Parts: sequence; structure tokens; C-alpha cells
Amino acid sequence: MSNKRVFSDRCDCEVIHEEVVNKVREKMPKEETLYDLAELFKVFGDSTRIRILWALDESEMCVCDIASLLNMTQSAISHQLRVLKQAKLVKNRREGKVIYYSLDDDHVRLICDQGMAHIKEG
Amino acid sequence: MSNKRVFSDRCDCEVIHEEVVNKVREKMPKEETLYDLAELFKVFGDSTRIRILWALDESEMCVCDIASLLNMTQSAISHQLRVLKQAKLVKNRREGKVIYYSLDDDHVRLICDQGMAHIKEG
DNA sequence: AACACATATGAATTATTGTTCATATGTTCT
DNA sequence: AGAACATATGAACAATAATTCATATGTGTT
Repeated sequence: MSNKRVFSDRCDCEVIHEEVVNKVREKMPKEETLYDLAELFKVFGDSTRIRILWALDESEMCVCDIASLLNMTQSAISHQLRVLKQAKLVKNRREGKVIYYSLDDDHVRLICDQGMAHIKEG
Repeated sequence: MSNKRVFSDRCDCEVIHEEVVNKVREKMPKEETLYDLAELFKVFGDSTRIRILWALDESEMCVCDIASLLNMTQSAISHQLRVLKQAKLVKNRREGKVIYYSLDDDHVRLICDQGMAHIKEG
């Protein structure tokens, strides 16, 4: 076990286990990748969006229906659907005036299920 | 297919597919559960915390090591570790002055992996 | 007991983000 | 073309949260 101590730039304390830190550093994904991952989870990290995702897992729905279901304004829902779409979590199709939203892929359900499993253990 | 239209409280538009909405409403988990789920994902939704989780997946580490690895202050890391611990995503053990943090359960990895899978498809 | 060190924490500041309000876009129907 | 409706969007406001700074706590060492 190494106990060398090295000052780093912005850390006000010292590295205690340099070897471990170096080993872990090598295995870390690119900064950018982890940033993107955090951005993805940020999308799941809002109760309005989670409720939308959960609802769409049951059935495709139009914006008004979702707004009514969640008792929120059409505008608020529309803004959130945009966020979900940018994250490629939902897709939509148009049928006349009405736009139907649905889940875009299976990861959504898997991620939610894992999250639920964690909560239920509490 | 039902096309009844009903005004709802706070929605500025009308329910278009009442049956669908009612069916979905029945299947929705309790409001509180989905709130908790969102709170969980919120914890994953920060790049500092995601990097900490990823690092701890490689090896248990002390606070200084993590601070050094991520080039951040000890204080910032400590604050985030508290958030992670409250969410039961990490645990710690003391060895003298040093406190080692590690992942608390397997969901962390599974959730991260699903998230990564989603990103990589993009 | 005094000191050094690893970590934790409270308050302040800055940054980010969700919702609202007003309005714009795009579609259907007459 | 104009009216009605479903949805989208930009700006403003309010709420939340991440980091910093100063300092406190807890442990080991001399």
C-alpha cells in the first residue's frame, strides 16, 4: 500500500492513496461521456417528467390528455415533452391536429424499474 | 374510441381521450412514489455525483482521493457524498482519521449501465 | 494537552431549471 | 379565407441546488 502524499491543484487536502487514484483515473470514461450520462439522468430527475414517462409506458397519449391526467397546464407539459424528446426518451406522431407521444425505447422502462427496485428496498 | 370532451380544473385545453386517461390514471403509482423516484434520479443527475459513483464502482476511496481524482475541493466532494449517502447509494467505513466510501448496492451499477446503453445508441 | 490532519457542515453566492403567461405555429373544418 | 383547436415556444419569474468559504468535529500523534 502506497502512502505517498502529493499536493494537487485545487484540492485543499492531499492525495492519500496515489496508486488507487491513478488506477481509477485510467478506468474513468471520458469527462464528456459522464457529463452526458448525468444530463440523461437529470431528465429522469423531475417528478413531472417521471410521471409523463410512466404514463406513456401505459399508453401513448396526446398532450392534452397528459396535461389533464397530471392536472397541469398544456404549456408546462409541452415544455417537458420537448426535454424528453431531446433526450430521445419519447417520440411523437401527428394525426391531424393531435400529436401523440410515446416512449422511444426500452431503456426508459429498464431504468425506471431499477430505480423503483432501489427505492423499494429503502 | 371515445371522443367525449370534458373540461378539467387547471388544464387550459380539453381531455380528448377520456377512457385512455382514466385507464392510465388507475395504473399510475402513488404520487409520492413517483416523487421519490424522481428524487433518486435527481441524485444521478449531476456530473460530479455520477463521476463519484463511477469512481467508487472501481474502488472504494477516501474523500481526499476523490477530491484529487476529480480535481475538486474536499468540501464540495463531502457535500455531494452526503447527498449520495442520504440516497443510500454509497456507504462508508471509518479507519482512523480516514473515511472510505463505497457503493451501497448493485442498483447503482445497473442504473448507470442502462443509462450508458441509452446514450451509446444516440 | 496541544497539534496535525481527514472530514463535515452552515451560510452565502451563483447557476440552473420548472412553471406561467402571452403568443405563435400548424392543422382541420366551414 | 377565416374560425377553432392542439400544440409549441420565448421571456420572465420563482424555486432549487452546486460550489465556495470559513469553521467545526473527530481521530491519531507527540
